[in-house]
Amino acid sequence: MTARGPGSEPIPNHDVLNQAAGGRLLSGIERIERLEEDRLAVMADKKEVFAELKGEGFDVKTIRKLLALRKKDKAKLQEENAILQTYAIALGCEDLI
Amino acid sequence: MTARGPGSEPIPNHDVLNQAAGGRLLSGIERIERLEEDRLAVMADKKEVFAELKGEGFDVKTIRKLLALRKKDKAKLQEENAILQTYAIALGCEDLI
Amino acid sequence: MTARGPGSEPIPNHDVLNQAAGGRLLSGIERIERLEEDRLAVMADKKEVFAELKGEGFDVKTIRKLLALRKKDKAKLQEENAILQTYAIALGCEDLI
Amino acid sequence: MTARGPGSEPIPNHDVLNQAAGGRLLSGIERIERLEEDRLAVMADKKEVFAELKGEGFDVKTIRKLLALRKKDKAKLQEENAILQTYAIALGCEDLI
DNA sequence: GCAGATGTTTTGCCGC
DNA sequence: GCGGCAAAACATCTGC
Repeated sequence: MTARGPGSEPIPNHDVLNQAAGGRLLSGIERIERLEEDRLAVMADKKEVFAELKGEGFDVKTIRKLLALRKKDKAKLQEENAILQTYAIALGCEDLI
Repeated sequence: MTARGPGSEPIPNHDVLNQAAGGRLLSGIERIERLEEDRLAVMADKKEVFAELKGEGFDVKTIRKLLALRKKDKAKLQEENAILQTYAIALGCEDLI
Repeated sequence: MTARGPGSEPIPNHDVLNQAAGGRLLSGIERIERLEEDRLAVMADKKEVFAELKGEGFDVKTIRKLLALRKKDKAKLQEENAILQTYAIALGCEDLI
Repeated sequence: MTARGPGSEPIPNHDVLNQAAGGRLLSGIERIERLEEDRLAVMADKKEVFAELKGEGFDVKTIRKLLALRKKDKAKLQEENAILQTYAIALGCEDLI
């Protein structure tokens, strides 16, 4: 396909991208890659904090559990515990909870 | 492969494997691959049981929790809960547990 | 817990499980636990094969790489066959495969 | 910190956390939670860019493939550079890089 | 609305 | 014992 000229559709088709669309795509991809870098940096920071805490003698696995608990909505938490207890009772192992 | 002749070491070296060693290696690899197939089959069975239970209205996530509880040594379980409670109290969110 | 009487829902609810549901749950959980034992047994066998090979002087890490390669090749073949089948179905000659 | 008396360990134990340790734990957890918020914000931004591109007619799945390819290429380049650096250090001319 | 796919997080394992 | 690595669980998203 060659130049699309005026009046051609602005929507990218499946054959080839006009120059504007190509530039737009590249721009988007690069933005996403920058954001991905940011995300990795934040994750590295998190990891560092975990490593510090571990170095001070804290148990990382337990900290993860606490974070999950704090994140979760309290109502949902209660609901989940209720189901767990129901099942445990039905199995006769409610002493595990 | 240059013939190694009598007196050559029976232990595989890093250059080339004699025919016997090569056959032995292939045999071991194929045995492992068969065992891996078995493992996948068992996992498929497990998945099916989970799917059945889900289809009958049970909550799969809760069932997984129960399985973990039943598997874990009771002493270890208590230890973990103790640590979790210790941390939660230190954070002032012991109501989450 | 006994029967819940006529009109009670057959679907497990969040309060309490009737006897049938409890038994069903227990049965499912025990089936899963048996399958898990099978899986562990298979993994133990695999481990044993690895140990044997290691004892014969092979490098386990390299063997793992080989296994990964063979698996990837097989996956690629299967994918190609899947594509072939897709085309065959699209052409209405899937009986040729 | 409430004094625990002479001989008490400075390392957090499993019974109770002293005030300093508790504060340290809380501080760490809150830092992690802030970082997690950052991470979610970045992911929301990424999602928005994807949504924009999709709104302009691009195929998101294809874009993801492109991103994966570019990432792989970059990883390969980095690996090559790492090898180069290894050799350079081995040759004692790492200052040339 | 959910089955299926993908990606992320967590867990368990192996070698050091 | 721990740090990296593979497997599994989990959450998320998409297409039917």
